[in-house]
Amino acid sequence: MLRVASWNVNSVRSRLDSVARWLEAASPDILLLQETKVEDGLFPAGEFESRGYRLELSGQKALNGVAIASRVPLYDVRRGLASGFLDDQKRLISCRCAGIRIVDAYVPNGGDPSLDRFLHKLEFMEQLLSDCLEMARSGPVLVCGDFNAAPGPDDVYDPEALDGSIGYHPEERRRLRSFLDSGFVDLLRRFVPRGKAYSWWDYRSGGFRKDRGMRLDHMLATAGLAEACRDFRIDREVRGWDRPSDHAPLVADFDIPAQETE
DNA sequence: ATGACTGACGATGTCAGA
Repeated sequence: MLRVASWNVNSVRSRLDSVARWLEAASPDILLLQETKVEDGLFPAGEFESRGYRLELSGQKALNGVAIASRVPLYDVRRGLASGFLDDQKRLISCRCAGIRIVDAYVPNGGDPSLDRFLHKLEFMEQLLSDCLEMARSGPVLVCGDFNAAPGPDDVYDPEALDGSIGYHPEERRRLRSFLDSGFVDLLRRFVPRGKAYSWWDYRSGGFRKDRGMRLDHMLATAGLAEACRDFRIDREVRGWDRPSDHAPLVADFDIPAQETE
């Protein structure tokens, strides 16, 4: 069994107690982090290494930053998009593990859909898909992370009111759907085909208390790998802990050996 | 409601997040 988790922690240093507590409770083999907000030299590595996790980092000061913590061997770590697009923003890291290519992505928020930043978001999503399809030519791929986009009406608290706003704009939904049209399976919807499901709740206005959320975080797997997925959950109770991230962790269990045999 | 809350930077405010 291989357990893979993904979590936008909104600053790994600010969230260190929660991350340590959650790691011990959930016990993932691999944890993909987004928005670590710290340069590599200042990453709190000891908290992970003391629990048996090795780290692969791609961080920067104050913004963005992704990391992979793993207690199983990783191979062939890559950083950034193949084209180098937005390379000054640390948003993408991937590795091979247990015979799978695992991708950890932090898609740009994009700001208001009227801004240039929004076009960069769409471009990032397109290039992410094309890189993932290239990876899928040589084996199973699991794309995880904060896509900053909700795919459908069951993935936001008020689809009519939010339509066209950041995270639920038709152009974002179209690019998210292109992953599914290309053969990637949305693991949450494999287990829960219908019904409201969220992974993010706004800090403001009691978003979590009122359960006004959006499903912005995803795990997308190539077909054979999705078939091997035995369980998937969004750990939403973590959003109710003290000083939480605004995102909850995702956890997927795969019926494949954690050690690569080749 | 161009609102709210949180974090980083590095300063007593501004930017970004989504």
